Amino acid sequence: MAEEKAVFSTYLQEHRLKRSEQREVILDTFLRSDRHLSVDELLRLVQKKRPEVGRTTVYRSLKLFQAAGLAQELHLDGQARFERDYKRAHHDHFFCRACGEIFEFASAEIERLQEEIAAGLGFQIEGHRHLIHGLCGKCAGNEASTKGRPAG
Amino acid sequence: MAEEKAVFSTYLQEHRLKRSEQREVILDTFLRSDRHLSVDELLRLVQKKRPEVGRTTVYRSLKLFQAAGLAQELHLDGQARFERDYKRAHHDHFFCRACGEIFEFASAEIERLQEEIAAGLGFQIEGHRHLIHGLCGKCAGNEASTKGRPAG
DNA sequence: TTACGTGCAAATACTTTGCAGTTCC
DNA sequence: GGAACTGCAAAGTATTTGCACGTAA
Repeated sequence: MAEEKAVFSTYLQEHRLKRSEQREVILDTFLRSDRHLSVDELLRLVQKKRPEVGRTTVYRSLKLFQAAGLAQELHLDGQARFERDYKRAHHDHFFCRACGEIFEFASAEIERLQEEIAAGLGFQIEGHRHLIHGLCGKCAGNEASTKGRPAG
Repeated sequence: MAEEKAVFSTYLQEHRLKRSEQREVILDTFLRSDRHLSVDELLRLVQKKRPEVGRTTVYRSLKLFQAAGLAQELHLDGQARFERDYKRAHHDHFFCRACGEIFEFASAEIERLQEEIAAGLGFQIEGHRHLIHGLCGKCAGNEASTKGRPAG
């Protein structure tokens, strides 16, 4: 976390931008909560410490974090969500429609196949989003038992 | 196309819904244009034939087409886009950021790997969205030549 | 003839922008 | 001191909803 804060600090200096109490609280909150936060969720967490921080500032700060390579945006339920991105290996996401939980997965094989397909078509890949949705283990169990098929 | 119209007709009857001139024009336009249309694009095409059709009706009709299994929604550039879905094999999309063109691809291998990963985690897959973005062959060539490397 | 369909306008949800006042360098 | 930052409110975009009128069955 200290490293990420240093990266942000450097980013600000290099772009002649200024530090501010708000940016520090927002970054700290973002880094502490190791989750896939929506803007609203982040705002609420931030406001526990500094109720006067506005939603606008959270939006603007998240843009900066992305530009600095600290955050990455996901589009899940029509809403933007943000996750830490500094020195993190690429991964994709699994979204449980029942509990809303987001899980991460990675597959070198899938990445390789993608590259292969793209190459075959002459495409130049810049990135991708691979979202699987369905039920996580826990919720799949719950649904099954709800439907009269008791687990076990 | 006739088959899809029949499917829609049946869908309406089964749900005690009514046919209408608008629905017919919208469906016809949607089916004719074999592309990944945004609501606006579809609206514009429809209005060439029937200028009085409203955007709301297009939204509502697209919902129906989806429910009837005729259309599928994609989320690309923050906007919804719709493609034909009747008796079409599953596929994913490649989006060229330069020309905006959307290409389709499919890989049984990738699908299989997904299933494997999900099974390993106890997930139950209901669907997925796999979007690759970058430059298509044509645009990759153009960018290269723009950067002082004349296409040979 | 009645429940469904339509189009407008208003509402909603998420995000960005204009602006007047405040803070950092 | 001046450019950058902040938060509010207003505007912007994509989509949905309320409602009075129109229409298919």
